[in-house]
Amino acid sequence: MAPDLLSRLRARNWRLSSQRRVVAEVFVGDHVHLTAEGVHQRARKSLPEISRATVYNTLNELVAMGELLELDVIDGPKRYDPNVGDEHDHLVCDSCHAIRDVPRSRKPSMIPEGTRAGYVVTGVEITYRGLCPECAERRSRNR
Amino acid sequence: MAPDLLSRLRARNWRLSSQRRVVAEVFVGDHVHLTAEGVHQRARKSLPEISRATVYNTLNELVAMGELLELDVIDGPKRYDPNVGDEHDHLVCDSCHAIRDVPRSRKPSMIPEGTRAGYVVTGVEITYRGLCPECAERRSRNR
DNA sequence: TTTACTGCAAACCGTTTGCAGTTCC
DNA sequence: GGAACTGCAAACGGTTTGCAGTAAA
Repeated sequence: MAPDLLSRLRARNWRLSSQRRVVAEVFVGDHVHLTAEGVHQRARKSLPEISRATVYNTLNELVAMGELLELDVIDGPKRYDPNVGDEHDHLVCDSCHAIRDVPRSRKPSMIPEGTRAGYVVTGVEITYRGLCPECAERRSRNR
Repeated sequence: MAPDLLSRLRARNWRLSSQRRVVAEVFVGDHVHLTAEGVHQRARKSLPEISRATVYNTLNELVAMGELLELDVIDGPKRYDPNVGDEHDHLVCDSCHAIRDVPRSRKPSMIPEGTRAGYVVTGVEITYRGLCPECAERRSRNR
């Protein structure tokens, strides 16, 4: 198993302030998809004085370092995904906007040569849309 | 071939003001991916007094009617895609942010039953990331 | 004539920034 | 000691909204 976020950051000689540590800790061992605001709230529990600006700065750095993924799969604020280890896709509930990671089962089919328009393709993102069990259930009841 | 946007709107008895017509006309026969601001600029060429608010209102209605697709594949302002007829994916240049539609070659692979977490899956979005020919060329030159 | 759209400006939300002060190494 | 980080508050960009006026049907 890959070392956790904090050890990876230490290994990179990342200047480790209490604020940064607290932000990183929000993500350890957790596969949630928090907004910056959500991260701020959780971070405040351990460090009440941490400012919103610092949370944003830190999140942006972690993204730039490749330690967090920025998700823009639902509108509203961006979400941050700590699951950078294995390639995965996202399953989004159109009703309550819950997001789940789903492992990428097989290689996604490449674009046919002819329609590639000369682009060099380096990655693929796949988002499945639908209804989570709760919302699907609620819908069928209210019909 | 499917009737164009304007005829479809007429067929729906959409109350047709000059502003709305002008916004709709921006999209006819064109497969570009404009921002609201871009739509406003083009609309102004035919109707200089049209306001930003009206452009936003109109775009939102067209999206709600299913006559435009809202794209959030690059950060910054949303893009609007008039190509609602055929299922397609998007090819995005990571450098200049150009977007191209690509026809969906074959059915995307479904999520394996086991990892579906009880979701009812109703759609899939696929975004290919890479470099457009110009940016790829420029990069290899400046190396 | 009535209903619904438009324009303006102000408000809004999420995010970034400038700067003075503080902390880490 | 010095570079790098933090907090504040103000600014930002994109979008929405309330309301008085106007235009489509």
